[in-house]
Amino acid sequence: MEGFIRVSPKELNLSLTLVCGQCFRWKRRSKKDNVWFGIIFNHVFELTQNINSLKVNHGDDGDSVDSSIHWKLLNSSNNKTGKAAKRKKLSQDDISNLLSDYFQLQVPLVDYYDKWSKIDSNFNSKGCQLPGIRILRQDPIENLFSFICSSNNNIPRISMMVDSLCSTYGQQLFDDHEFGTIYNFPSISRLCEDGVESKLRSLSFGYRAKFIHQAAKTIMSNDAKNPEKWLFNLRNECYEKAHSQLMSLPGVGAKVADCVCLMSLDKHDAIPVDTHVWKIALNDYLPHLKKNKTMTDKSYKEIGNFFRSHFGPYAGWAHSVLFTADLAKFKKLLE
DNA sequence: CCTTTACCTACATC
DNA sequence: AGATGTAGGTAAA
Repeated sequence: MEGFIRVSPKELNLSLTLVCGQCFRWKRRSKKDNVWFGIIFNHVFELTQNINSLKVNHGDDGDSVDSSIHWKLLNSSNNKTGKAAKRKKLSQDDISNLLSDYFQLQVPLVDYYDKWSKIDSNFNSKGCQLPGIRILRQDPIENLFSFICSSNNNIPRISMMVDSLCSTYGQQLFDDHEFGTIYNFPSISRLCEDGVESKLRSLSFGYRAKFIHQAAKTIMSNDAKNPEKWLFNLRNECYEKAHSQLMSLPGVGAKVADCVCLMSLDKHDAIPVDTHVWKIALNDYLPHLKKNKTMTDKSYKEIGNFFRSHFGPYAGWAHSVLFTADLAKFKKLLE
């Protein structure tokens, strides 16, 4: 099954959104084209944003045929058991809604870019060159465990680790001619199994192996009947509650908790302060923090509060544009 | 409250 | 070549 979703490249730049470090399992088909291969919950997709729509400035021509993203659903996701097997087959509208939800298309990004550019010349210069960066609404389970892997780590290695989590403990979804067998993200219950830590250590997860296993067991202890539900339910709690609950998990500090709040729990003003954001804050916004030798709990909170008061309720989205501009692979583009 | 240190590994750099 | 530093941090002292 395939179809289109109508969205202008300024509202959603697919490539920038998928490679800016918020997710780790989207892959490009080849370097030439602009076809992306990835998984949204249990659905395997190919997504293509028309190259012309990125190169040509259509102005206010919102009806251009180029202003769309082509999607192709590669698996029928009917290999389930029990209730799920009886679920009605997905229609084109269902897929449109799924993608709309994943890309949070209800958020008027261009309006926000305009607003942020007006109040902040630093954002203005970077935002012009990095349009269409959206925060995805990810699966909280995958989001959480991916970012437990992210500590003191680099993006290529994090991607490898997430892939190996899926192929070791996930369920088979699809056989791809290029990427081979594709698995979904493991359930909490599988990550609780005996031997997970040593298995992950043998897969070169290092000290994160223990965090993953322990975090899964802690989540399981919160609600053994439906461990995933506990995490999803944080979407209904306020930011402070969700953040503190996440921080009760081993391997989850303030930064990882903010990543999960922002990227899968609908907390649009959560600000993950990592080394990049720390540097940005010192250089461009809060120079008095330069007196600190390292980031403290207090300065962490000060930076988050500053971004929230400066950019407003979608501060986390603004922050991700500035963060992306600071990533090494985008620096060249901005010089 | 702030600072330091150990923790795993792959890869870049000197 | 082998040491050193770094990559989206966390927890413990």
